[in-house]
Amino acid sequence: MTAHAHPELTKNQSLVFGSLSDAGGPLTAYAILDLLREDGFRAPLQVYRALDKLVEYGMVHRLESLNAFVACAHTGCSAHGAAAFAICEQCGDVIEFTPDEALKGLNDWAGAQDFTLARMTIELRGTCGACKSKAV
Amino acid sequence: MTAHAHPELTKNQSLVFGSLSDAGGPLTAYAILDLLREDGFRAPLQVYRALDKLVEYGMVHRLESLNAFVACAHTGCSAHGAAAFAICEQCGDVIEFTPDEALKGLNDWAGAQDFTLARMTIELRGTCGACKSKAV
DNA sequence: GAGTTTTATGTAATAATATAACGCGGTCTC
DNA sequence: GAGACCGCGTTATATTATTACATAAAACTC
Ligand SMILES: [Zn+2]
Ligand SMILES: [Zn+2]
Ligand SMILES: [Zn+2]
Ligand SMILES: [Zn+2]
Repeated sequence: MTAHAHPELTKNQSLVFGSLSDAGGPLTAYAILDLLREDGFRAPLQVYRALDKLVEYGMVHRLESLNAFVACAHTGCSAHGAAAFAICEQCGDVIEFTPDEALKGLNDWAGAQDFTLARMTIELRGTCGACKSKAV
Repeated sequence: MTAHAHPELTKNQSLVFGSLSDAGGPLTAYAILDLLREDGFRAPLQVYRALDKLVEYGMVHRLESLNAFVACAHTGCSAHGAAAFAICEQCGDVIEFTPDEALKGLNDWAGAQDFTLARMTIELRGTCGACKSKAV
């Protein structure tokens, strides 16, 4: 049993998670809504409610700097305490990683300040290696 | 001359920066607009355009997880390469700091991945020491 | 200094993102 | 079966941000 164990997904949660997994990258809530209209979705709230739960379960991450959501890159999910994301501004690719050294530094700072951490957002913006290669 | 030298502020930029400085904490663009209506502001774009410049000059930071803006805590500004923010979810206070160890870790990761960094977002959410003391 | 480009501005309209409020139906407990 | 809880559907609304177009001020060129 892990820290992020979660119950079976409901129908809507499965559909939303499926959209994100299939996309293989970030989607906005409204993009998900459009993808799921043929499955009966009609209103943003159906997407947001499912996303809330999926984020709670650790299966989906919210990218604050994009106002978008992405399926967790770790197969079983719940494998990591906190995740960081590198977002390529050329191709839109998102790489999820666990920045151990950074997390240690930030946790140390919080401890020294008597700041109790609930969650962290770490997002890098720039250009990925593949896009730099392609550039003339 | 620093990396973030900037020209004299225009009237609108000064008003927006003044609002943020006086507030001593984060404000949304629309909150700034309401504060500046008596100074003649009528439309969101007047705020957003000023904020764009102030962020470019390094005098204001955008808090992605709040969709809000805050005046840089460093008197002269431009003193830091990248900033991190600890946001207390109880009192709303924001503490800006420079997480050297975390920055080193993230820069190292980017170097190893051949990812060219343009900017970073580091935001901690939780409860500050003062609020924990107050709690019964 | 006239002509040109750049930058800042004003205003209206709209787009994109997110939540509030209400009611309904299922499931679980007692 | 009453009560609590959860997920769901729907409508309406709130919040955040940008597009489009016109005007004005400043900076730069010759
Ligand atoms: Zn993850
Ligand atoms: Zn790329
Ligand atoms: Zn700063
Ligand atoms: Zn606090």
